[in-house]
Amino acid sequence: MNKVKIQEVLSRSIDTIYPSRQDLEKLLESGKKLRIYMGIDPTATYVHLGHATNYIILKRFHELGHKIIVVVGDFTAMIGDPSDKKSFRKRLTKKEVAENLKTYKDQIGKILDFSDKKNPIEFRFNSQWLSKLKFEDIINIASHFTVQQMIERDTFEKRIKERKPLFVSEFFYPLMQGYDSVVLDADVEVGGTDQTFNMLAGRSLVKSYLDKEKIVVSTTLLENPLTGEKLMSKSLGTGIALNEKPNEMFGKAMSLPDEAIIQVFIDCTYLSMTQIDQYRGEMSEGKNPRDIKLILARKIVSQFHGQHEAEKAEANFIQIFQKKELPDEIREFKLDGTFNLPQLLVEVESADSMSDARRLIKAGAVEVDGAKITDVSAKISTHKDMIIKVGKRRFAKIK
RNA sequence: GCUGGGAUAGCGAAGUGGUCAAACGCAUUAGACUGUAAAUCUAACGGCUCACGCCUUCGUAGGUUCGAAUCCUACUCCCAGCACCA
Repeated sequence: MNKVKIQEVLSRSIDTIYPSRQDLEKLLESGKKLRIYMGIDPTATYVHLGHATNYIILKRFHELGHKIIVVVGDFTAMIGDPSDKKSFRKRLTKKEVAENLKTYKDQIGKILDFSDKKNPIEFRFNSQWLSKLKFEDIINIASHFTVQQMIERDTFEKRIKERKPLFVSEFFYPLMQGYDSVVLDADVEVGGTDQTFNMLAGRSLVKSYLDKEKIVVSTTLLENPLTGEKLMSKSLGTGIALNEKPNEMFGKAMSLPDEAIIQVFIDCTYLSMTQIDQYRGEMSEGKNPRDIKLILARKIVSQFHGQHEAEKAEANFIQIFQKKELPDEIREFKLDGTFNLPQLLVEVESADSMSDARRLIKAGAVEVDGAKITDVSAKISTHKDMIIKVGKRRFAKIK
């Protein structure tokens, strides 16, 4: 029974397991209650679908009865990462961390079960132990690593080659994070492939301080299998946030590239691999990817908003984009009189500015009561229940 | 402390006296097509104007010039190398 579940966890979204998959398998099958943890950055309140992968893995471990610990990197956040030039090295206050954590929990709570009283998910703040270390402790920790090991890290190597600055303090990040593992007495750490170096540093420290093998599970980052581009990138503006409204979430899921459908199924849903493979088969046999993507979108929305909302969002999507009908809920504006069309678009918040409005009209994006208007100088007299449509997604109604 | 380099629209990045509201890429928006908010193609992408055009933007503040993102001065911030230190 558990064996099946164990295979399920190990079968997806995992890039590499150190030292080996067999070791983790053995440990999981031993029946021992493991201490499994993951670190998070409290400066970011935005959690997207790409992050969900790791939480789903944690959830699966949790369901197997293991102890799940989330380490909030508040100490790290207080110091600031010098490699991130954009970060102001602004110290987050306790209060700010607490606030961030709350929004964070709200989002993650859709995946991890924080209400489990028997085996509660624990939150720990690493400032608790890191700020208490004495200098000699730090030297002691540092003595487990050589400079050669440090500069082998690819991002460090790259910067040395490019003659970009590499701060000594950056060497301490893996040490600090690694020390977390020791304090937590961790058996397993989960994190994205970008965290591999830090996680492995923890592995060394655990071996030396606790004389045990901490297993490191590095998880795949969600990317477009065709282009290798990150699917969920805040800077590219392509992320789907976990607290997105149902309709938005559904639409954004539908705008995922077709090539990524299977990948997202694997990494972000609970669907069985058998089922996912079946979809993969259907698509390669020529089934319309859109229909599979509809299933995916519904799954995702229902994971975060429930079955009912998901169905509503799907109906809404089909209604608007397939049947090209009006949505059930349209923003209403109380307006009376005659307006220049661009002005009207601005009034109903369907255009950012007059210039923007004119552009949209010229592009043929504007419909009033179902009739396309391309004349920028058109005068429109409003009446009750007038429908103003801009593009495919912006609707407004006159009250 | 010294010496160089840099700061450009949401992001990245061209532009070194007029033809610059500023190339290009990403993101965004619209149109066509469709299988969809996919892909592809086309276009737009500071503001005001029906429009000719006008106004505000290239780190900040001044200046030179008929004319400045481009030249000069000061300032702020960032980066690199060197020196100092042992």
